[in-house]
Amino acid sequence: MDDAIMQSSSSTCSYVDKDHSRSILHIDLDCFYAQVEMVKNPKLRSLPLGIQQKNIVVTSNYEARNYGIQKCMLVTDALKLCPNLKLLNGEDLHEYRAASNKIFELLLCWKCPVEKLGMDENFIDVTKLVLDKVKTDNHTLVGHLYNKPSTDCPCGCHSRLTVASQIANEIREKIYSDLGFTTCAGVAHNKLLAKLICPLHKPNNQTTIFPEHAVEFMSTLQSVRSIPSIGLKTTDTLISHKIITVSDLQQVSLDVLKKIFSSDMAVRLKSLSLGEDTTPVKQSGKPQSIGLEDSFKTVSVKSEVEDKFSALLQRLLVLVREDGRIPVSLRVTLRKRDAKRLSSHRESRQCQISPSIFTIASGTLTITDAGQHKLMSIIMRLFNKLIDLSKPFHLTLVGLAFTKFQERMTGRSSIVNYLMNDISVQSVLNLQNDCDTSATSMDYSAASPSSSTTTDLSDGEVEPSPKKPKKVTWIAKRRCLSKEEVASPSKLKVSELRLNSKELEKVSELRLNSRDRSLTPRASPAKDVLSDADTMKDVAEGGHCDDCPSYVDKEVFNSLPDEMQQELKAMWKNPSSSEVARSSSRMTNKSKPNTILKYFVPHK
DNA sequence: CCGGGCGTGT
DNA sequence: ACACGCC
Repeated sequence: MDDAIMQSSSSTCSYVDKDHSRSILHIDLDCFYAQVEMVKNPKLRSLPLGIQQKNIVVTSNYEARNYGIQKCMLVTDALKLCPNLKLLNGEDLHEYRAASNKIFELLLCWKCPVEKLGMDENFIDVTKLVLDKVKTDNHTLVGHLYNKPSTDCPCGCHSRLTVASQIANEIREKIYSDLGFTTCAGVAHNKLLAKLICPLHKPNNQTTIFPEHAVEFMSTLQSVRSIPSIGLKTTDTLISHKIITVSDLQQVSLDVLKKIFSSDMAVRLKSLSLGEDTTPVKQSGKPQSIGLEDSFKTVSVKSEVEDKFSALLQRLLVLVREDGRIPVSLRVTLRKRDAKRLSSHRESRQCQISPSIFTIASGTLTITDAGQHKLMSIIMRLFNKLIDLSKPFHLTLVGLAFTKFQERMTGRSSIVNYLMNDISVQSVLNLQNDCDTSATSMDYSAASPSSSTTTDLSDGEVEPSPKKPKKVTWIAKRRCLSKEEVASPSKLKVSELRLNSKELEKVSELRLNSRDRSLTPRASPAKDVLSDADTMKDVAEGGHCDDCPSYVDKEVFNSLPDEMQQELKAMWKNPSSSEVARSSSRMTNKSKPNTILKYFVPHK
């Protein structure tokens, strides 16, 4: 019976009002920073322990919590409550991040989508795993159940969530046996309930909730603020309309909410209040940005600002190096001291940076001293955009972040996508993606295929194409390789180079037309490019015309299939939002920045 | 003296 | 370029 219901294309249970088909776990590390320290040094386990950042105790172990020490308590207040509190500085996040990544990687072993939320929480969608096990396992729930079921839900969700609770337990035991961390887990049919039910039995335990208890459970939450995604502002707005508790929100009519919020927001709020949430568990991958910031009392002189940025940059480059991707965009953030606004009003400026600032040597991202100087000059130029140096200034925070990365794109649905992946597309667009024509290019030529390579394109698994795979000859000059590829050239996926014969024809045609033009990688025509004087000059010279960039052969462009034309246009118009920028379905659904094109326009 | 760091939506 | 939200 379960199967028949599950097979319905809408995946909605026929017998009940809502869809209970998924099984979602929320797994939360107990007092994460403190646990990392205690695993590292077990002697700390018996002591009240607090982790300090600046003047704040950001978390503490349960020993310390017995003294009433809370999250984000001031150090002075915490010491009043517990003079013997052992304090460790937790400002260096390296080890926490490493532990967090180990946990994430362990979760991937279950072959289910895992979404990381901060360093100490993960969602995992075990729906498929449950469907495999639900037939065979004896259905004994592990851990706590929020409320006993009155009648069995006809869609079978009770059995599934019971099996999910077994999987949650299995995962938690594995995290403990392999890494030594205790966790809490929430088991539910959606993310909202899994997260909210998770902390019901803390620490080191798990709780399951069945869909039929969702509304009642939600109504036990005191403030609307306790619903994830309802933050300070939304709470203020709701309270100003006398909607204070989740129960209030459940009872207020959708029409009333729509007068306060956008229609979408109103519907979402109402659903959340009833414990409904259809958002998927999105597979997490590499972060969208890597940044650091430093806050302080006051900085008012330029040289000090420079020192702050320089120090931040040094630390940031370590992180970027660990990440392995080449940054192509840099953002400078600062906070001005402001008597009026107590809290952080940040301002920021960002710009594209040339990937050639970085180099990849023997598989490792590196940067020369000259490159670092170049970055510092870019940083200070962005700083100048934010601060008028002829007037006094008082800063309380500076931050640096790399916000876009040049990445191997592995999308599968788009023709442009795989064109983008290999050198031939660079030719199609009269572009040459070699990261740098000068000193840094040799690392790639060593690892990339030789100038003429015959590649077998048989790959049934990557794309279920109705067409028979065929052999294709492609011409590679240079190709920018990801860290992994440089380390292991054999990993170069032929699947990314697929072209059918018709497409190949066009590519060849375009390549021929482009042959007589001398091409040099250059900064983008985008107005926010700011790299150095040379690239700035070229920015003015390059540029788009109405429909497509001037460096594209119009005639050939027009002869391309409509679909492809549309895609290319969309991409030129808005590189970060086009289909091209999307990664494969396995990874995050969110669009990923695609900036390669922006860097390479014809050299005059 | 409200930390530090990330993602999303407009 | 934000404002806003989460841990």
